[in-house]
Amino acid sequence: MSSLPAYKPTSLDLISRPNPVEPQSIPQRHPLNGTPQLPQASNKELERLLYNANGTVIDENPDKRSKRDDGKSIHLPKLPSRQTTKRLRIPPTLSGLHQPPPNSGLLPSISTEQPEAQRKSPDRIPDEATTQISIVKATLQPIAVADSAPAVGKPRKPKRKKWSDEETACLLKGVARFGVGNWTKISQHPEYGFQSRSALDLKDRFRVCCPDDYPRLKKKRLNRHEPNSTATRGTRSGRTDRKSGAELQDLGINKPFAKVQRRCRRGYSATEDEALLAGFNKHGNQWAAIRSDEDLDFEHRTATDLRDRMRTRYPELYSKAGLAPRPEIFPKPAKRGNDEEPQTDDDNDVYEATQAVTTLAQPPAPLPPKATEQARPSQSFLLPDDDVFFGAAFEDHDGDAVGITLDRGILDWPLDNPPNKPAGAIPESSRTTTATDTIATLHLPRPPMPPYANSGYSALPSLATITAFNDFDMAGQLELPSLMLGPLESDGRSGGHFLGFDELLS
DNA sequence: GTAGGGTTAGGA
DNA sequence: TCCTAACCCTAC
Repeated sequence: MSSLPAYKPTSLDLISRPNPVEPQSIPQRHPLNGTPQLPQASNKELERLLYNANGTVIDENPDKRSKRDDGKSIHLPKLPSRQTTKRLRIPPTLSGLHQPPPNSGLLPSISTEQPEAQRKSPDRIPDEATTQISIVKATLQPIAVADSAPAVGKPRKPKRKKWSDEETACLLKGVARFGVGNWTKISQHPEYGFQSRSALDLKDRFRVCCPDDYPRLKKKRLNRHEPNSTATRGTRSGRTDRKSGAELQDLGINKPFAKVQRRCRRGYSATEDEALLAGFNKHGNQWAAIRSDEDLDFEHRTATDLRDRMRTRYPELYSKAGLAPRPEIFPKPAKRGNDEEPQTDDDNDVYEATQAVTTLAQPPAPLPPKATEQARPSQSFLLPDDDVFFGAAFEDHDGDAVGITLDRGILDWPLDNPPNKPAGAIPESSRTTTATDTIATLHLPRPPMPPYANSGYSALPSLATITAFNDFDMAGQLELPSLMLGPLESDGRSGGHFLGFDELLS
């Protein structure tokens, strides 16, 4: 008998061998982190994972403060809201990485943007067959997906949707019923069916239709120095969507619209700002003390008003006192129309303060005595240890997923950048992977590194880390199908094995 | 009473 | 239609 060299099983063999304990009908677990593999799960099945036995949605973010649940209300799906979405969404960034095209140098960068057709009608759940097809397409044809995707780099703007007469009628009825200013309530009321209109949209539309019922709107001031200013141009071609009294009566609206109880908006004067600064220096974050300080004359403001003003006008001071800035300015949304538009002084204040608190490299400045005792630690300074935040950067201002562009150079990176770090500089746990910074070839924000991992800066993230992210939104993301090497079996399970990063790079 | 963050007003 | 700041609600 010929003596062949003894075959030494590799780690990949161990990963891909049949499990002697669990029958194959049981979904296989991820070899690295135990995440259940659901290659054939349809959207409906994945949806069920998000629901408990009572059919209620499992809270995705249990740590976030939620409104009081009195048990009497029904939780309806939240309607589109421009400013409030905070849910982490992990993009299928690495989909298709295992298939470097032979002519990759000629092809455009790989994009993970979903085809336009798939992104439309988000509320429509495709059937199982469609889902399967989508999964297979996403797995097998990543380049085709990239080709059909819109140009990346520019923020996607939702298309304008003209208000129909029916929508306007529903809006007016809603305002007549709930009052001017109850935009969220109206927009979420099932009777009116505002599927694709936010509360902001409703408000804007009402301002157009019934300007007389929006008395807070000030008359535009004429700018005498600019003859072409909008204030002097008049309305475009006389077009108006203004609703007359007769039209309102036709809708059954016979009385003036009620107003929501809300204080009048009142801007802050320079004097008030000075007093606020003085009060902040004196009392720290004791807003009630600032308000009741007779020298400062803040009788017409509430303590929260003062906190809000300090938070928006002097964010740097606010954060230096150990107080967390508002999260929605992280990162600062790009200016509409021109990302590089010069900023005003006020903008710079906010932006610089934002930069200051997001630099994360410096500890908070010394706090005022009272603030030191009272203030909670700033959330921003906790971010480095919270690597889940990595996901937030994949959302644009609308809370929509933003495509991540993979530079085609990622495929050449290992060749161009041989490992040159001494082995001693690489943590033991990272030596099984090539010590290259492939992630640096992605246009991704780098996830914060824990302080003890400074030498691991060049190490690749583990599969466990990536698939752990995937657990957040299993219904919307694929379970890294591209990291499976080998054909899909008839039942949808992969017959191959998981592709390691070393294989990926080689 | 304060913090966190959602909602709305008003200007652009 | 978008953006920002004032206003507001609610958990702690």
